[in-house]
Amino acid sequence: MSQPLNIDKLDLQIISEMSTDASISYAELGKKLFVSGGTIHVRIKKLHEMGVIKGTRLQVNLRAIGYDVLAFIGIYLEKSSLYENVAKQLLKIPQIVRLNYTTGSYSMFAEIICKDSGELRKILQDDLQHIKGIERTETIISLEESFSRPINVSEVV
Amino acid sequence: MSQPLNIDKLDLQIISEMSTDASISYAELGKKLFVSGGTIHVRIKKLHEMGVIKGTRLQVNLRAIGYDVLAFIGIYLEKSSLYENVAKQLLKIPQIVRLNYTTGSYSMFAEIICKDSGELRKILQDDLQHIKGIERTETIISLEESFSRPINVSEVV
DNA sequence: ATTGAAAGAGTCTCAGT
DNA sequence: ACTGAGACTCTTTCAAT
Repeated sequence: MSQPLNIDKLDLQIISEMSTDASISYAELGKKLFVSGGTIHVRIKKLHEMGVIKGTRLQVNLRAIGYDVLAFIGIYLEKSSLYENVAKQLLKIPQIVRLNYTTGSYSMFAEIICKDSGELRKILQDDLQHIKGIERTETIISLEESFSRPINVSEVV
Repeated sequence: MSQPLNIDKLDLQIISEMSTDASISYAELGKKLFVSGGTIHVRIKKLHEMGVIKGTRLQVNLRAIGYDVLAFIGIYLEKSSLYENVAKQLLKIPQIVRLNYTTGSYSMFAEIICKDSGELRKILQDDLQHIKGIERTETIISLEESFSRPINVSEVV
């Protein structure tokens, strides 16, 4: 596999380092990668402009702020062509944090974060049942997250 | 639902703002929330120490760095008690970026990011087949990510 | 494309409230 | 617990290479 864009080893090293900790300073990152802080700055600016880097997100302990339930919802559609409209409806439910159009066991696959199981049940029964195009859903509840990590990009070089 | 810890409205507002953009400055965030930058600083430090905030992660356009395939793998275990060992084995596969212990259609649920479908096939055939305790797997390939966003925390207040 | 230095902006601490 | 000010560090720009 070749990189489709002008991304070199240094870019990937920057992405790799910041994937696990985006708050590292340019100065420190430069020291780590044996270039100046100015170079790091230029590269990150370029990667932003190219759309390779989309931004930074806070990693939050969801349980600590009262969100106890993480679940996945496999969605079967009546017709694949209803995908766009169903996606639009699911976007309106703030607890649904991620949606993929999939092939395999399901037509669509969603991730949902709720305060408790009651909230999840309410969304499954009240909201999802009324979305035109959804045939049926299967709910997969996470009892424990074993791990969650960024892709290890270093080997690409 | 009550917050189990000492987290007030300001804390949640900070988390909410930084969930979508963790790179906002304390000064700007303070202006937005009508407190001083120093207060923002103290709060974020507290949230870190409490383990509410776990860190920041770069959001990367995976296709741009040569990762074309995102898939989910539903895993059926021979016995639930094999969970710990299977998790340990899956952790060794760098392309698997997330693993949950689940109830519902599967015993475990993984997320995997590969450079191409060949790499995915190789992992499914060579690596997963040889892990003791896995009965069978079901692969769900993402054709498109409709959306991915942080949980909307503001309403918790 | 990278560097080093200067200017500007932000962080972090702390005394005062 | 919050503020504002001072010391310090980091970002950002730019002339030179």
